Order: sequence, then structure tokens, then C-alpha cells
Amino acid sequence: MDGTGWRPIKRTRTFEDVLAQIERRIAEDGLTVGDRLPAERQLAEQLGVSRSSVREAMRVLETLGVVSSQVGRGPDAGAVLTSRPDSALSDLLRLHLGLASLEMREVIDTRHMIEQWAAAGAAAARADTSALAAALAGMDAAGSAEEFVEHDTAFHCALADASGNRLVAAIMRSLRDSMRRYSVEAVQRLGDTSILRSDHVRILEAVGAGDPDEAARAVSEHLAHAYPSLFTA
Amino acid sequence: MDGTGWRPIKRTRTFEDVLAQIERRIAEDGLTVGDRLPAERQLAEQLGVSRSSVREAMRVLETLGVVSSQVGRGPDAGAVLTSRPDSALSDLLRLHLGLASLEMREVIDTRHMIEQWAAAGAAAARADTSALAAALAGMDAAGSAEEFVEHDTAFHCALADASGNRLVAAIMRSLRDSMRRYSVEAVQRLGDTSILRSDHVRILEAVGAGDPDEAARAVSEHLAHAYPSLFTA
DNA sequence: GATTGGGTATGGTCTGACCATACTGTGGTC
DNA sequence: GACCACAGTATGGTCAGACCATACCCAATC
Repeated sequence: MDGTGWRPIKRTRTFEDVLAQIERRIAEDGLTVGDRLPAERQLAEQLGVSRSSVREAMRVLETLGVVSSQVGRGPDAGAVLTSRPDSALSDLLRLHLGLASLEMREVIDTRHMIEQWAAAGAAAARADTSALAAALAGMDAAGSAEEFVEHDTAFHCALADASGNRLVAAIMRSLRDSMRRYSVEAVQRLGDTSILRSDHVRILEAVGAGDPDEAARAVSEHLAHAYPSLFTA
Repeated sequence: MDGTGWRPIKRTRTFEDVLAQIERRIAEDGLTVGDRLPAERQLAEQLGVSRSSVREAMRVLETLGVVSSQVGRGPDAGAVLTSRPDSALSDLLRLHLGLASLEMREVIDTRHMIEQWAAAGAAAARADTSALAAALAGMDAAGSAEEFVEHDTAFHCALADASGNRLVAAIMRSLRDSMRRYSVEAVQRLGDTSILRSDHVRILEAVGAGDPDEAARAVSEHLAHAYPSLFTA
């Protein structure tokens, strides 16, 4: 069967080829968020592959948060380039936490690093604190641990947003997302949440006052209060 | 997932169902790295879906770096649970940089945050510096900008590894990976790399001496030397 | 003008087939 | 008994073709 002629050795799977082609097209054609990719059938014909392979490539791109597929017809249908790294990062962290290839302590230490950095940066830039204040108000109105954690998460994500670095903010959101359940348990274990609230007030005031060092300290002590068992200085 | 019974409208795609089932199985059966998932055909039959849907789920898991598929037969064949978040993170960053939904400045600022933290942590823990020294030696022997960057990357990744936090180390590797091309250009622009080398020596010595503050300062100044145009204090 | 209904392009799913790969077991050979 | 060649088989990878649900588009109708 072989030996009768040159048969190209297949080193990459077809869908990986498709991925490379799409990525090349994005780079060369300068495609950006909001632009549409060709339809699956069309792409399959253009690249000379089956629709299955195109679909597997689409699944990868969707997993990475760069495309979003919509059924139906019209300008909004089809595969549209997006920019949603958050859910991709969340899925990644959640699954690896589930596989025990990451430990909660590592996640919380990473949070510590990011939040200190973000708080100091936000304070130095004298960032707008209205989103922080809104989240704080939500925490006061929360009736359950779940609700409390929801608004607590909003506060910390707003802090990361205030750093002005979208990558850091995306990582922060993913970290919070992947540890949501753990946070709820931590709040329930803690019982009294008043100290967490006053910590938040202190962080907000430090950012508002433009005091990076105090903001970083406040964040650090806040995490120590929230996760006394796992926190490492 | 809510158990409200039959729902006339299908809210989740089949492959997402498969994903949830696999994730549940991982959690409930306590599967861990090295364990094998059922074969695609078998999984399809068990879950009552087509093999296509199972394959799309597999592609997602592979993209997220939690499974690795091997063809053939035997104990190593099939879908094996792994833990490779690095390539997943790299792909994610690379694609989003290509889409211009992230800017290089944000990546470098994130690196700054991580490296300061890692250097200080490694110094505080008086981590082993042999990997750092090895990378340093590699930089001296490098004949091209590409080679230099390769060993430079190894140095910085070793620093992140020395922090003892696998999540931070994985993020670091991905950051370096996604900005490899940019780093090569930066080195070529710089011309003289001796200052980068002496920066590394300074970092290594600070870590070896167990001086966290000096280590953080050394890292900070090093990044300022390497990326003078993009660095923000 | 507003409404209605068919046409159609899209992604989502399924079926069944075939290929390349790589182990497994069997049988023969030395 | 040790070794080797070869058929068997389970695996992922790919393809082709079909059908469905969705949601827009547009022409016919009221």
C-alpha cells in the first residue's frame, strides 16, 4: 500500500489545521471583535475539510473565548469574534481544581498577589470608587451567604477593574468564579461578616484617598480575615 | 443544572451536557491525573448521544488542558486525564492578543506583578537557585536573540517556579510564551544584553541571600531595562 | 401600513462508514 | 523455551450526508 509514492505524513490533526488557518486569517485580514467568520459549511469547502473538523475547531475557539456561535440567520448569526477570556479562565481553573492539580491555597495566594497589586494601582491612579461603593451597598442588603459572596465578588472584581489592566481583571474574575462555592462555605464558617464589611470600607477609603500602601495593607488583612486557615503572608 | 423535569426548550447543547457529565464523573469518582476516560464510542452509548457530541466535548477538555487523547490501543491509548494548563493559557493569551482585546502593555504589567511577587516569595523561602543559575549560564552561551530569549524565559519561569505556586508559575509560562516574538524584537532593539545579564545576577543573588525587598526591586528594574517603552512603575 | 406565512441560511445533532495507529494474542520457527 | 511475523482489534481521526430547530428575510396578503 505504501512505498508506491510520496504520502504526506500527517503531523497535525485536521481541526488543528483549521485552527491555524482561522488564526492566520484573523491576523492577516485584521479581523477584530464583532467580525463574523464564514459559515461552517462554507469554511469547510474553502479549506477542503469536512464540517466536523471545522466544528471541532470552532469548539476550541469558543472554549478559548474568542468566538461565539449563534444559530439562525441574519447579521448576528454564525460565528462572531468575541473577547470573553473570563469564562475560559474560569473553566480552566475549575477543572484543574477538580483534578487536584491545583490547590485552593494557591488560588488564594494568587488572589492575594493580584488584589494587593490592583488596590495599590487603583489608589495610585485615584480610580473611581463608585463601583466599589455600589458593591458595598449590595453586601449590606444581602440576605444569605450566597448573596453576600455575590456582592463581595463584585467588590473585588471592581477593584481589579480599577487597576485598568484587563488581563489582571479577567484573571481576578476567573479566580473568584472558580472558588465561589468555597467562598460561600468560608462566609458561613465565619458567621459574623461585619469585619469583612469594615475591611471593605477601609479598602475603599484607602483607594479614594490615593494611598497605595494603605490600600495594599488593607487588602492583605482583609484576606487574612476571610481565609484565616489558608492565608500565607 | 436544575431538576425541574422536562423542558420543551433545549437550553444546553448536547456536548455541554457531555462536559457536565464528565466533570461530574471526575468529581464523584475521584478521578485524577493519569486515569483514563471511557472510549468515545462507549461514552456516547452510555450518555445516549452521538459520538460527534462526545468528540466536541473532548476537544473542549483537551483545549483546557485536562485530557490528552492518544490513538491506538493499549493502556496509554484513549483519553487520559492530564494537567497542562500552560498551553491552554498560552493559546488564550495569544489569540486575545491577536484580536487586540489585550495589549502588550497589560501583559508586561502583569508580568511585573507576578515576577515581583515570585522573587520576593522565593527570597523569603530561600528557594533553591540552581535552576536560575543554569538558565543564566545558558544566556551567556546564547548565540542569537532567539536563543537568548529562550534562556531568559527559562530564568524567569524558574523564578516563578521557585515561588512554589503552580498557578502563578503556569500564568508566568503562558505570559512568556505568548510574548516570545515580542521579546525577541525587544532584545534585538536593545542590542547590548549585558545589562540584562547583570540584572539576572542581581536577582539571583538577592534570592540566594533571602532578601525579598531587594529581589523585588531587582526584578522591577530589570523589567524597566528590558522594556523601557512599555514599563509602568 | 401591518401582519402573516413560506423560503432559506445558520448552527446542532445524528448515523454510519472508513482510515491510521498501536497494542494483543496467536502461531510458527529456530 | 525464546523469538519473531502476522492477523485481530480497540482506539481516535475524518468524512459524507442527512435531518432538525432557529431566526431572519421577503413577498403576499389583509
